[in-house]
Amino acid sequence: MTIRLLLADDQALVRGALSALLALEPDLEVVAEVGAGDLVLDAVREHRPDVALLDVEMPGLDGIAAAALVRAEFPDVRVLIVTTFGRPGYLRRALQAGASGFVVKDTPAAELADAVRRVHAGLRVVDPALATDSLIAGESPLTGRETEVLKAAQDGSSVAAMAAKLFLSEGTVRNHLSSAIGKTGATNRAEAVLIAEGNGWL
Amino acid sequence: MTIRLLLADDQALVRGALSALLALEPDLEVVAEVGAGDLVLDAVREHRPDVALLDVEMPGLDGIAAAALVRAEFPDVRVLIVTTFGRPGYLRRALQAGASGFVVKDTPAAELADAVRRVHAGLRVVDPALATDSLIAGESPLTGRETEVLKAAQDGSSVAAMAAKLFLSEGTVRNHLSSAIGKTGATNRAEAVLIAEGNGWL
DNA sequence: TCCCTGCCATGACATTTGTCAGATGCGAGG
DNA sequence: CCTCGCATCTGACAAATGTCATGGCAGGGA
Repeated sequence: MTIRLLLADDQALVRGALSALLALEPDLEVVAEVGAGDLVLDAVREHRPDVALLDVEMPGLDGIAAAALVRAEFPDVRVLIVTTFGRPGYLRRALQAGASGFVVKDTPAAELADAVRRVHAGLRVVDPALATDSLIAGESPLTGRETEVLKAAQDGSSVAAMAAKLFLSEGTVRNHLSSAIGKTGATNRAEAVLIAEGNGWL
Repeated sequence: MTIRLLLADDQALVRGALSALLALEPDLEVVAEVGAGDLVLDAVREHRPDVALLDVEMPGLDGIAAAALVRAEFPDVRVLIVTTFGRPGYLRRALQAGASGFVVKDTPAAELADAVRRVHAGLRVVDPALATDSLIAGESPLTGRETEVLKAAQDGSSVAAMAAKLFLSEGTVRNHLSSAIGKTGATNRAEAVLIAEGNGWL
């Protein structure tokens, strides 16, 4: 019995290449390919795959959010998250969203098919090195507002701009920012953003 | 006659997948795969490919620098740059380094093989949309020092830290920074870094 | 109920950042 | 030779940023 696959990745070239790679395996069949997170759920409804391979970094809806939606509506569809960045927070959030596996893009190509089979068999597939990182980094220490403010700071906005966007006073924005800087161990806003990004807290 | 290919990409999964994709074409043969820019030249020496597919974002030596080395030693080896980011500066630098083609990773998978064939035939392959962007964005307006200072600012360093790293006075660093902010049309350091990155000027 | 935490806000303060004017030295090009 | 652009520095100033103390308000336990 062949395993039916859904592929989601925003980069068409990578998507097509992965499709070619997996098509080499006689027991795997790619039944759908999409290039945006918003399209994942519809594609699952239409093609009913056994396993969904979702990239985290996608326009619209990211792979983790898409995974949550898929699992909510189709609990029997397994989700395998594939991502460029092995960020601890990604792994944690992916598992919370109901993903069965988590693979970074620098694992050997030969292992991907196996990962798909294991996930399909009901096992969990997690990069061991990443799992320990995830334990060390832990959950995000940031409160909701701190996270929002840091996100708003990602594009280099001034305090005034962030305050306007979030409907907060400038003082409040500065307080959340200061608090986030303290929690991340950074010494300024830009560093705090980088650290939070690296841990997958944003 | 088959076209012999070298593949360079730091993400093993993508590398393997591209290999599988290209292996589907009867006239193409992947003769070498490497995962770092430093290894490209050695692999070319050993396997003498007709075309080298190089990713820009790689550890050690980036794809553009590797392209220049390859072209210097083997002028008959064609280089096709493949990259995630369609940054205008990348294209410009790639062509200056002697690359014959430039493909972003969200072009359809079916076109890659054609791009390889065109490059092998001595033609240039360039994404038209990107080419116009490249013309508009133009060369980097930043001087050498301004570029260095912006690079140093990428990690959120303070002026003092940058001054220490570059052996400059703090005032000088602030001046270069101010100048770079002006040239990029930004209003602060973080924004200037983002704009310069987006244009491939760093 | 009381207490704690998170969220919002204010005002004051020191530090950092961005800007500007002015000055020197160097190399390339007319 | 003179000029221009680049790099370097200094000093001064205004604006933005980060920190702190303090207070109010809401919701969720103990």
